Amino acid sequence: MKKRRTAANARERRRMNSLNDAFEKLREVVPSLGSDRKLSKFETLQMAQTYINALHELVKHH
DNA sequence: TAGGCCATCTGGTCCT
DNA sequence: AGGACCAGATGGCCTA
Repeated sequence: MKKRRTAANARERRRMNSLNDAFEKLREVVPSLGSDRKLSKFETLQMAQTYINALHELVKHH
């Protein structure tokens, strides 16, 4: 049934939208040093990881 | 015009 | 059964 597929597509679209919202929030808290353009999804994850590591180091030696 | 990034559709598979 | 999650395919848009 095509109706079911269409509904499933809509759900998937909403699911992806919420995932992108999460990426957006992550971009807000992770410092994008310099770079004027917004980080790609991949870059965002990478930055988050290095940022967390940096903060961890900071706390560790204190 | 090629490469990167992305949104969407789709058909499996897993979970409730 | 039906929804959530996932990964592959495809096409659009933008920039070097």
